[in-house]
Amino acid sequence: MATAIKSEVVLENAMARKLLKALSDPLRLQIIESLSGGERCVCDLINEIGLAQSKISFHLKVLKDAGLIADRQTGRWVYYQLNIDSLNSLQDWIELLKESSQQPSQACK
Amino acid sequence: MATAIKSEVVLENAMARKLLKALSDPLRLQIIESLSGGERCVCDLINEIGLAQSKISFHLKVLKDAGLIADRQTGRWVYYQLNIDSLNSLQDWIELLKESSQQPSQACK
DNA sequence: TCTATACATCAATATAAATTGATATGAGGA
DNA sequence: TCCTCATATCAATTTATATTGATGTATAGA
Repeated sequence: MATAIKSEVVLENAMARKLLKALSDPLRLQIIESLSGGERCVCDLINEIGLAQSKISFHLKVLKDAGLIADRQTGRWVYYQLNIDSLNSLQDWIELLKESSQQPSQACK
Repeated sequence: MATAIKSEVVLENAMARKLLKALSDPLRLQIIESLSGGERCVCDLINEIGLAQSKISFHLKVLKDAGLIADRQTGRWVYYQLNIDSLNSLQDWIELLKESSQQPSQACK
């Protein structure tokens, strides 16, 4: 039904908005790319990326709040990993865009 | 070969960076979503979104510079449409992330 | 050639987001 | 309990980005 589909699309968009915002920072992308090599603790990320701890921590929080990564604590260490579901959502959103953009163009007035 | 693959990945990342940055603004997303219904002239976008013309124009430029949309002038009107290739690139980038993130986690020290 | 329309651009300002350096929290080990 | 280490958080500042209102440019029609 039209309304159901519409509200689903709106939900997808809201999610895409959140994810894309979180992915819009170069340092956060570095973190994401680093985590794409597998789960890592914060200390490793700091060494790998070579930037201030508070900076990394700040951006990890942004990514976590957006649902792009998940954390897990073991003793003193906190491990982060990519949340594949969020990546799937983003792909789905792009797929929807592609599908609906095949419409014929409308002349302007 | 390893270096070849690596440099390809770096290129993909640079492109993803640009696209994601451009997609990080809610108004730009509205434009993208509107264009996903098919090609539109600026005047229609202005009516549809209901915001100042200079604002729309500014964001259209950002999207165009990122390669997400393409324009075409006909008389006094400028038509914009989604660039599907850029959407494909973004999907590919996400796909790569997903593939490489299946590695086992490494213990921290 | 004059006027209106569609769109782009610009300078000034406002808003939002990132960085910095310091401090806080909480887990383990001595 | 005290100390150290790993991480998070916070206030102040800096930097980046978006908005506003005005002006510029090009096209088309009278």
